[in-house]
Amino acid sequence: VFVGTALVNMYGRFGCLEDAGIAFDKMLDHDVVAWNALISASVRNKEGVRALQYFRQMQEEGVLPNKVTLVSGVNACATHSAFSEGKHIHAQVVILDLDSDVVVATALIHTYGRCRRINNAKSVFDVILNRDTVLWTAMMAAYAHYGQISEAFKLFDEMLFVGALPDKISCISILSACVSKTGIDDGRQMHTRMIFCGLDLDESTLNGLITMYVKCGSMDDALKTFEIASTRN
RNA sequence: GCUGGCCCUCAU
Repeated sequence: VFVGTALVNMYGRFGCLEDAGIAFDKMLDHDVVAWNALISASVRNKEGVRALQYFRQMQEEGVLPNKVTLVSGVNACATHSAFSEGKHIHAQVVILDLDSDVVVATALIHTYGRCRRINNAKSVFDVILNRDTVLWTAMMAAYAHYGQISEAFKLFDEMLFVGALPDKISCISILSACVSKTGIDDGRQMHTRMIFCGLDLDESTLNGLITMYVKCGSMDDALKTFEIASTRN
């Protein structure tokens, strides 16, 4: 069963969902981990609907979901913005007393964010006490994705205030939302913040900055950033 | 052996 599960997982990572299904079918027993591998393989290949079918089928066959199952189930909803399905799985999360788990919460925030249900995402966020960088980033990205830059900035500053460290992904998530035809203030503010928190300005972050400046119509800032990048190397 | 955040067939 371990080997079969590893196979399902591997095919899933290679993008061969059909082969993952075949490997799964060849297994004699399907425990919760085997199902989880099949479900997460489907999610990884953007087959959210199929993942949810497996999610339900597993439970119909009497296998109880665990934390990993629910995380994958929640993320399956994100692929096609299935809000009511997401809420339904959220209810299961509460029943299993997993609603204070930071990984589960991150998945919920991500999914609610993609469903444009920022308030639902924020409610999940507020309940979590031991917030890590990934959780903060998921919430900021949800705000940023729908243009609520000021909210994203508030969270970013609050994050620094409580001593959490934003990483590359945190910054790039917000940066990409700073693109606007009307101004580059947001982008410059984000640039300042990135320097302030000592983020390593590597290839991807510099690329994000330059892209943002170009899209905002400021070749000056883009070139300045590019020159700084050149002097470093 | 299976899980969470930007992007990666939904930035260009």
